[in-house]
Amino acid sequence: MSESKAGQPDETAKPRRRQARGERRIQQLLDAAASVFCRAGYTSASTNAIAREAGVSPGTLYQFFPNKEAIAVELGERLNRRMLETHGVVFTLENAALPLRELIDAVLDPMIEFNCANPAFLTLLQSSDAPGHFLEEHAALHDSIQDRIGELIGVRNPGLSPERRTHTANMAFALFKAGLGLILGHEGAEREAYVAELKTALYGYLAPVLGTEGAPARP
Amino acid sequence: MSESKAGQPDETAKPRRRQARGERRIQQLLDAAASVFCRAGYTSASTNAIAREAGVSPGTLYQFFPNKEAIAVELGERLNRRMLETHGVVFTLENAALPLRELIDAVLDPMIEFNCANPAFLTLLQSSDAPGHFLEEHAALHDSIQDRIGELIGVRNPGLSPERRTHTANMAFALFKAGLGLILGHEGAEREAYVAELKTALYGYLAPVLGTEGAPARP
DNA sequence: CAAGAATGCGAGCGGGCGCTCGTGTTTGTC
DNA sequence: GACAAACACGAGCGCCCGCTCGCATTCTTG
Repeated sequence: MSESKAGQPDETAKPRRRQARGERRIQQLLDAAASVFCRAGYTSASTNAIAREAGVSPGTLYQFFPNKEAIAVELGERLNRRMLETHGVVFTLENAALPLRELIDAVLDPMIEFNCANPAFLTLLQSSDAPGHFLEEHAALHDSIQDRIGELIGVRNPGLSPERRTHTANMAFALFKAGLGLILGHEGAEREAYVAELKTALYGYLAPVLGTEGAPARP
Repeated sequence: MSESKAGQPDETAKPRRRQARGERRIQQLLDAAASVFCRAGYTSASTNAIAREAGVSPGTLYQFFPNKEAIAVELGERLNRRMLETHGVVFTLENAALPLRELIDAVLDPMIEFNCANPAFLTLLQSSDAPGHFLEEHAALHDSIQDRIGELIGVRNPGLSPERRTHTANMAFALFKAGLGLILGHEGAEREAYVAELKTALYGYLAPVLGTEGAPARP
């Protein structure tokens, strides 16, 4: 059943065989899109500007994406996937047993690093202006992260009611995004200072709910 | 030697005499703008839509505002002024002497109430996409609030270095905006829950810096 | 090689945007 | 009432947007 040739995800009827050149173009276009979205926001970013930044013509852009929205969706999905692939391990359950301060370090440091390297991610997460359909994909992306946080909270404090857990996860994520905005808005020592402030804030918020100690598991 | 006629490039000259009807129209237009900005964000909001929502023609809108940007600026200024007039008292120094929990209640409750009644304010505060000039006015609005917070923090803990104070004020304000977004995104009991979560978060963040007690002098 | 698919181009389309302008109506002042 | 200023209208201008299309070029395959 499995094709011995290149993996063929037989989804809908889409007999489009991409060449290596095409994949490269897609990556160029997404990189350019990240840059332009970051600079102007989703609505103000123009597809012509994205194509220009990628060094291709508008027509070429539309060879690979059906419309502007699809660019943002694909960019968001790729960034999300890459973040989980690279740093998804921080959400594993063993981390839940760490003392709270170490848990926050373990989760935040990779996330902050990733977002500093990919500032477009936060831009997409915060883009409130958007055509309706993008908002749905956007919400899905949002929830996929929120679920990870809620899961971690649930393991850490199983006694929490589902509502409280949702509220806590939502608020923690919102606080994180807020701090991330400050962090990305500064550089060098200032940035480090805001990283420390954000950790302090999250510690202060989560300590009463999750406890400061780690799980009784001993090495 | 006053000018008899002929308005020249005199900056301070304001030869426009508004009638009561005009002031009413301006208010209608700003109300409509608040609604549209809130629904679509600054960039996606169209001046034609604002005029339509206000029940006037596009030409009438431009009788009172030179361009779209001026609408947002004026709206922001009016909201900011109104907030300070109505609730500015919460930043007075006597409040700084309250126990931290009461201080947070005293500051946050009126702010939350105001922002629930005027959700456009947060929209403007968060509007990242915008033409350059608007961003300057926007930053001024931002700073005017931030200064108030920094002042309060400074009175509460005079020993704080100016840098720390700035960082703390910035972070506290960012956390507040983040929580406010969640609050405005929910209603009824959910909203109340997020209000409580936000207060918890701010308390947890500020307690180590400002102390939980009311007495300002503390070894 | 030939042939077809994938890729690439860029002028230009339809449309909605911010905004204008000629004209008509209401209001304040004498 | 006479007159000017303020107010109101709405068709429409110029611009730029997202996006298309016809055609040229490059790759893959046999």
